[in-house]
Parts: sequence; structure tokens; C-alpha cells
Amino acid sequence: MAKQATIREVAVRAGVSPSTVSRVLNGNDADHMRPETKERVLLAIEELDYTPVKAAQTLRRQRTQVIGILVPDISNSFFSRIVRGVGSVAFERGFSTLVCDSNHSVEKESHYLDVLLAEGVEGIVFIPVGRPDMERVKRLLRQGIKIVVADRRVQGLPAVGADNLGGSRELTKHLLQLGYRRIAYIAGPKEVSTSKDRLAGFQDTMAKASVEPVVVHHGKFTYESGYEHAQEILANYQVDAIMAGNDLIAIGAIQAAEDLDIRVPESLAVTGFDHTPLLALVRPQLTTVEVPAYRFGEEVSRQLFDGKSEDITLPVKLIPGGTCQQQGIKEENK
Amino acid sequence: MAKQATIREVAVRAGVSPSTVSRVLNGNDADHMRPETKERVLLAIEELDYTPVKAAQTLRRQRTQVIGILVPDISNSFFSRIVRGVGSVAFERGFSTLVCDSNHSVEKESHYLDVLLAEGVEGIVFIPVGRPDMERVKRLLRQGIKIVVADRRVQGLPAVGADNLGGSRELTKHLLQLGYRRIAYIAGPKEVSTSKDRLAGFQDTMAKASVEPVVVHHGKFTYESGYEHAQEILANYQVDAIMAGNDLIAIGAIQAAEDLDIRVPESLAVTGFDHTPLLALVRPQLTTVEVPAYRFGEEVSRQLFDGKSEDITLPVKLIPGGTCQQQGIKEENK
DNA sequence: GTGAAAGCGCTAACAC
DNA sequence: GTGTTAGCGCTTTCAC
Repeated sequence: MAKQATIREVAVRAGVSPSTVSRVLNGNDADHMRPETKERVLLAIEELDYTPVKAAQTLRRQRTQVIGILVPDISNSFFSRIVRGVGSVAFERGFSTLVCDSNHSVEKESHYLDVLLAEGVEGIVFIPVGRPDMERVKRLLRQGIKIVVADRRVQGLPAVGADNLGGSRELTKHLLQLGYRRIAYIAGPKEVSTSKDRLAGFQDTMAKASVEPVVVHHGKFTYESGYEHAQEILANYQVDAIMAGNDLIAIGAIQAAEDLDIRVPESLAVTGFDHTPLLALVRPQLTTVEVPAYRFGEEVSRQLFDGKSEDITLPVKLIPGGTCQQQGIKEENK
Repeated sequence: MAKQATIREVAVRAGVSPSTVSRVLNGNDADHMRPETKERVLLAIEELDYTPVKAAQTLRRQRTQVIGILVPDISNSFFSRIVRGVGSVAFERGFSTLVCDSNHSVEKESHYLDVLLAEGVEGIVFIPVGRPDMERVKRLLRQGIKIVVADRRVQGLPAVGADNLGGSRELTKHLLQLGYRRIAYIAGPKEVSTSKDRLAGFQDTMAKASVEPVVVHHGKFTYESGYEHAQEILANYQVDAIMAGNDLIAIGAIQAAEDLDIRVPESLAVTGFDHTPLLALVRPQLTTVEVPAYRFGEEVSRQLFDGKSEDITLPVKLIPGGTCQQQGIKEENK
């Protein structure tokens, strides 16, 4: 493909040895070097359009200066914001990032773990699809590659996540304060820690208030899932609010309600989770909880670079919106 | 950092030479090889958890098997869908992808072009921010690195894009057929080919129908830009429709209208462009044009891999939504 | 202050 | 069928 100039050619052109060129490139003994020599080398580099070959540097230095990021779906803004956050920190530290998209498939995820190993990444930011291939994970750890999990939790790996529990509690309290009492919950996948935490926050807050949840469903973190489960709930139960495991489910639920001629928020409140940026542009704005995805990316890569292994929980923020409204306490229901 | 096993150690353990291990790895003379030898090698690989070091392979083979993708913002779903499309094709061909995010900055973009060169990518999928650094581009081309532009056009580079012109014409016709006559247009950045094409489609269709556009504004492809320009337009002109250069601008315009107590679609029609997936979940659905971002990614990487250099224009699809409605021809206006 | 030489881990041409 | 060898492009001791 390319007929790149090599360090040898630069050396010849500048009338020096390759080591001298290397010194200029890496600014090693830059001080005790005759300025004139340096000039000549720089000129030769310029003239030849020389760029060092990364693979050779990597091989020699035994460091790739690359970190890997493995996400379930790069086209999901939540994950891509994490990717951005990771990228910005990596960039500062002179690292490149290798982004892999597992497409919600555990097999692809395992495969990419192998790829990342082969690429010699020095660390991995990992957002697992579900229950990850611990064989592979352990193998990577054994080889000295650090792995930090973002957004979710995996047994034995440090994680950076949001305060899903606290956020969910706040959200539930918010609904209760507004007077809602007949609340159903549509959660995300059972095996994902994020779902579990959000659901737990709902359940313990309800228990503390001595209010019984009308019903709890488990689905996927998708619009379709939200639509279906909401339809079923609305057909079989009398509820005044549906809390959803994330924004997508919430939007699906709103649509389901609308299709059944149930008005939001007049006859039904709906809440989400994530504060998905695009959805924030739409009215009525979803009552939801903001999760700082970009900061996940920053924090998780700092963990990687600074060699820490703490679990970090970032605070979240309640975003009251137009999909809930003040209600009279309607105890006559039930 | 890792204490990876090398091909040498595998060879020793299997009681063969490194070349034999290499042969097994790359399936070269796999047929004329004693099955028993192969077995022993495979076993040794297994036992040692061996993975070849990519950097060494790259250096020796003189091929990185990596392609670069340079996008303005990975957290924008339009671009990340392109990234996904590229990734899927690259994956099929045994390539990795190196994703770089220029963050809408021409400087960062230039920098990343250097990075991609240094990484030795064999090709680049390029979505430029605006007017790209042609020095760098030419340098890459000189080194034999192929560059294909996606979504936009750059003088001298092959491009894969949407039929923005045709889509915009169709959309404009659609509005005219519904009876709208007093139409304003909020375009994207002047220097981006995508903006230009969409605007051109609007203008020539209007001209053909002998309808004068009320006013044309230029802004950015953002919600905020849409909001501001729409406010100004609605304050100063009497219009019955606003066509926007993309969906984000359109959403901004809808919000501006709402804040001025102008109802969409009853008193004002709004159209977008892109068919942003998340927005498609929201009602009333935006009248817009679907642009197949994922297919951009696929096509653009095929160009790269198959060594073609054609300009490709993918068809788009009108998505009629609830933000426009049938109108009586109101010629009494003016 | 600069050069010579070794070697990172791998593959491919050539032996045998 | 399998081993030997050279060398990809770079960095880094160690000389001088």
C-alpha cells in the first residue's frame, strides 16, 4: 500500500544515524544535542513526509498505547457518549482508542475480547451485554490487562456507574409526593445490574411509604418492549402511573397509552431514566433521571490510567417534566 | 505490560519450529501437514493462552488490516450508524476499525488524519467537518491510503451520499401538494454539501412551481439554531410552513412555534430531514426524509475494500408525518 | 553529542 | 512436512 519513508532514509538524508533521528522524534536527549543536527533531522523529516510506523514502535517499546472500548451498541447515544468521554481522556494521555460494538451479542462480545487482546490494548472499558464470558475476562486479567466496567456491574471487576438506586428512589418519592398511588413498573432485563438497582430503588421506596406496587414487568431496554408491556398493564390493571426502567421504555409506554386513548399526563403519569438528549427536545418533556454518560467515560478511563480499582458511583439528577402532574390524593381507588 | 507467550515458546512446547506454529496459525499449508503435528501445536497454543502479537504481524506483513473512520461526533446517532455500517463490513473482511471523533473541530480533524497515517490504516472513511485540510488529505493519498467520503462531498475524493437533492424536491412537492404556499427554509451550514443540496432541491422545486420562498436562513445543524432562526422567521414573516435542513433544526423550530403559541401542524407545518430514529418515536411524527446512514457505512467501506472510486448516491424515502396536514389552497394570503 | 548493533515477535522464502 | 534464516522499522543500551 503505502511507500512510507523509514527512519533510515530520514537518517541518510540528514546525514546522521537512525538513533539520532529517533532521539529527535522522542525528544530524549533533546537538550544535549547540537541544535544544528536537530535542525537537519527536522528538515529531512519534513521533506520526506516522514511518520514513524506505529507497529514498529509498539513492537520495540512493548507498549501499544491503545485502550479498548467494548460497547453493546455504538449507535445508542448513551453508549456513544461514554465512548466520547473515554476518548477525550485517552487522547490527553496520548492513547488511541479501539472501539468495538458487540451488537448486544454475547458471542460477538467474547470475540472482541479476543481481538482486543490480540491488538495488545493496555486496558479495556467494558460495557457488557449481560453475563460476560468470565473465561475470557480472567484470561485478559491474567495477561495483565486492566478492565473497568462502565454503567453496569460485573462480579470481580471495578465499575463506574450511576446512583441508580438513589435516583430511582428520588423519582419514586417524587411520584408519591405528587399524589400517585397506583404505580406499575416496567423494568429492563433481569440480569443487568442497572435494571436491578432501579427496580430496587422503586420497590424499597414504595415499601417505606407502605404503598403496594400495582405490578412489575420485566422487558428489554427498548421502545417496543415498553409499548407491549404498557399495553398489557393498561389493559389489565387500573394504574395512575407507569415508571419505566429507561427512557425508551417510557416512550413506548406513552405511545401505548395514547393508542388506548389514555392521556399523558392527565390520566396517566410516565417516568423514564437516562435523560436521553434527543428526547429532552420533545414536549411534553419526560420526567426522568439524568445519568452522566460522558462522565462515566472520563471516570472509567481515569481509573484505567491511574491504576485505581475503586467502584465509583456518580450522582444523578431528577429531571421533572410534563409527563407527571400534581394530583389530589385519590384514596378512593383500590 | 502483559507477559504474553510468544510463538517461540509455543514452538518449544509443541516440539516444533516457530514457522510450523505460524503455519498452523495462518492455515497456510494446513493440508500438507501432519495432523498430529497440528494437534500438538494447537494444544500448546491452548495451554499457553497464546495470542499472536498484532504489532509484530503488522510489521512483518506490512499490512495493518485496520481502516480508520473519522467523524465529527460519535454521539450523534446519524454518524454512529455510519460507524456501525462500516464496522460490520470491516469485520467481515477481517479488518479492525479505528474510530476518531473530530468533535466538529477542523484542527482535531487534521490531527486525527495524522494519527491515522501513523497507525498505518489501509483506508479511511471520512466525514469532514467542513472544508478539510487538503494538505493532509493529499499526503495520505500520496502514501497510497484510500479515502472515501461519507454523507458529504469533497472535491477530488469519491463519496457515498444520499440523494439529498431528490429527497428535498420530493419533500417540497409534498408540501406544495398539501396546499402550503408560504414556505420558509432554515438550512444547515453554507459550506457543507449536504446543506447545499437540500436547499437547492427546495429552491428549484419552488421555482418550477412558480412559488416564491418566503425567506431562507442559514444556520447550524442543531436544535438551538433551529429554535433561534424559527423565532426570527415567525416574528417577521407570515408563513404556513417551515422546512428545515435536518430533523434537529425542525424540532427547534417546532419548539419556537409552540413558545409563540403557534400550533403545529394546525397553523404551521414543519419538515425535517434524516429521519432520526429516536425522534421517530415521538408524536406527532415529523414529516421528514429517511437517509440510510447504516447503508452509507456499508457502501463506503465496500468502496474501500473493493478498490472502487465511484460516487454513489443512495435513494432516500419520504416519511410523511403529523407535522403537515392537508390545507385548502389559501391564495387569499400574500 | 552521535553511531553501531541488537532485538522486539512474527512470517515467508528457501532449504532439506 | 518441517526447520533455518533473514528482516519488517523502530528504540535503546553501550561505545567512542
